[in-house]
Amino acid sequence: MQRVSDGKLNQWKAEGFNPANCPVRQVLDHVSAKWPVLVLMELETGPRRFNELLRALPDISKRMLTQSLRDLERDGIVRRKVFDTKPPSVSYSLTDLGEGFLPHLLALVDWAEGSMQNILTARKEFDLR
Amino acid sequence: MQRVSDGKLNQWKAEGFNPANCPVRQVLDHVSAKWPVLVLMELETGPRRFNELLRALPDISKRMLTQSLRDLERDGIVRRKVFDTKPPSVSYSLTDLGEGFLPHLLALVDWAEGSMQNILTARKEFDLR
DNA sequence: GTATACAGGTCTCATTTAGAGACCTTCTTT
DNA sequence: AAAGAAGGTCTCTAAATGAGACCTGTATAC
Repeated sequence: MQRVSDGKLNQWKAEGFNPANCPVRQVLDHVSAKWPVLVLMELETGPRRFNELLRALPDISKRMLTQSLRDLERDGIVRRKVFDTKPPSVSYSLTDLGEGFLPHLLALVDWAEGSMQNILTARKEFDLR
Repeated sequence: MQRVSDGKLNQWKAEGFNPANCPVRQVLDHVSAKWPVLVLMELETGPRRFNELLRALPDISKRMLTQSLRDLERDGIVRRKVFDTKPPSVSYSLTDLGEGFLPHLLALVDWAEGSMQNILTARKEFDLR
């Protein structure tokens, strides 16, 4: 039996879990950081080439795009496919795992969008104190 | 009328939106970064004092805890309450806004937990290539 | 009374990470 | 022959993070 109101963190701890090297944290870091979020949202509607992503995300650098894509690829969330056109072109798309994740991400984004007014109000109050 | 399969990012762009200074992004940065996630998970089960949080999150520094709490407070997600005991003690808890957010966060964490096996497998494959 | 402890921070400095942008390679078009 | 495109990598600088010393005010211990 398990108490229901313990909170996830406490459950983990009860199982001898150490937040310091938590694998879930690593995944969330990859998936919820600034750039990966935007990359995933762009891939929502279908495969994209490297330079398409660059153009779609105007303020990302090649370096960070490469790194975000590599992390997502390594975690099995994004698939990288090379076509030997000349010059070779590369296509990135969501895997099944990635497709399964997207709804959660979009739910978060929707929440943020819907709460924006409250948040902006809260910030104003906080700042003039 | 709005096409449904456009993707959120494209919808935003159609509305003249510029990802560069997107307010949603800022909120997500505060809410989904490494430490804030853990702070929020700890607050899931009720108010906590500053030093309680420090002890609960063994590898966080005071500096980062303070900063995470300030950001969350400023965004109206966490409430800070000072009691004038001596020495004064400070209690942090979720606001209604924060309570509304938590389910989404936990959904993400559950997904990560449930997908961990797939992810670890994907990583292994990636690494030996 | 002096010394030590605790609450909740801030400040400084060393280390990591991110960002800007030059450069690379292979083929194609002009 | 020169320039351009694709998909990156490399270098250098700037910003964020982490470790930990220090601060302020009361309380308790010696």
